[in-house]
Amino acid sequence: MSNKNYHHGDLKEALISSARKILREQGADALSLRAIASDVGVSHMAPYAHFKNKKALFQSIAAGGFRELSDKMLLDSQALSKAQDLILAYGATYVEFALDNPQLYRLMLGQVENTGRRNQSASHQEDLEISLMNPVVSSELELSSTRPFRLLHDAFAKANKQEDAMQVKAQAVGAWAMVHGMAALIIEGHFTIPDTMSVKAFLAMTAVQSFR
Amino acid sequence: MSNKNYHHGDLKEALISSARKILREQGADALSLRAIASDVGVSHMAPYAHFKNKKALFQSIAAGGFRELSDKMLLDSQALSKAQDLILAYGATYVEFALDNPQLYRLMLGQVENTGRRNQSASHQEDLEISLMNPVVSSELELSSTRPFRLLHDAFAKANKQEDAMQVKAQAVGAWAMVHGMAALIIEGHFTIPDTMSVKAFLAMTAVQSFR
DNA sequence: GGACTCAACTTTACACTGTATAGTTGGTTA
DNA sequence: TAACCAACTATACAGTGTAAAGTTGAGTCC
Repeated sequence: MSNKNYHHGDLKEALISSARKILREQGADALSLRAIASDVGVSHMAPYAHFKNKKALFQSIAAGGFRELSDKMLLDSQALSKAQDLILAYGATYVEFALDNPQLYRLMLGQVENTGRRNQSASHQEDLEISLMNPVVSSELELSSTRPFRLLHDAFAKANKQEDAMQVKAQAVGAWAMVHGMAALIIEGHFTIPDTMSVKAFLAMTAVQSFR
Repeated sequence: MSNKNYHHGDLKEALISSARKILREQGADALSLRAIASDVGVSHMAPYAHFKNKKALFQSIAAGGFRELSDKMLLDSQALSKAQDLILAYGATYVEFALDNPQLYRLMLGQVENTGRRNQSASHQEDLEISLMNPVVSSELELSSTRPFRLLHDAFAKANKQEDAMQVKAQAVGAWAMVHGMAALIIEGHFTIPDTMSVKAFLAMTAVQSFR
């Protein structure tokens, strides 16, 4: 196993890791396929042995990000038992992760393709289901990108057992929209959290019953 | 005023209009400076007479988008007097605009630069203000991009007059995060609104009291 | 051990991007 | 008429993603 010559050994992971380094240190504009390859020390065509194209590499990066995020959500809430505490902890961890890795988070959310407005997959008219994800997406990303939502969903299911599935799903979707919107607006520079306030406190303050 | 020869007449507006057409019909990937110039019928360097660079053009497009969005929010809520109705109508119009112009909306939100996590401008420790926008941005975009928020803010101020300014601001920020998150997650393909449900109904259903 | 295979790489080439620099045009003003 | 100058064009260049073809070297079969 010559780790230094023609065959790299674990180029795939090296590329992803290098990409995240560049993303963190130089931003998304500097994240070119050639820059990544050069950073790893291979030719600019080497990545194509492991990824179909640039988008495929980026989707792998995104998938890793979603896995990390949901792992962190689980970890930060280990000690909590009450469903309400769980929900708020999940939300805070979600926003903190996004703010700690703004470039990565922006990339993550941009990799699931689909600008269709309506639910076209389920065609029968009576369907009131909120459908998650579109089916036309790499399954690795599909699987991992729904994990944060599923955690929120389970917490809401635990919080109110009497309500029907649709209601629970609606609450989880609302919570996801809330934390994503918060993270995205801060990352994009539209407002900031006061220095003296924790993300959790800010979330608890702003996320009260916005609409009726 | 020769409108066909060397001098175009109103190239600046023509470029923005053409850019929006390309954005709508071919998506963000096809939106290059050269494609825009070619579509208008000028050389690929002509835009530089009216915009400092690509980013400046995109910021103008974004500013126009925010103006349109807030105009539509005002228009759609003209007949409403109750503050609660106003808030929900604003929210629905916001999401509908984003879903009707997904590529434009994505571009709009990506033009305000700043990935700083914390409020660095206001440095005294006691400041609990939620600061909007960072000062390092083209003033045209800065002005127009805060208009939708200001409408929401005024509606919340009207809704509960007794509460302090901080509380009102927090509610408005929460509402903005909610509608942006909703719009963004749908545009990025993470879930869909059921065919049979209006945006307003979906918003009312999902946006109830997510965190406490 | 020598020939074969094949995934993992490199080399070369191409169309396309944003933008710097320099030149051209033609309406406005002195 | 001459000079000016904002608005354009022409040319050039470095950087991008990726297609196509060639090279390497570890593993497999006789």
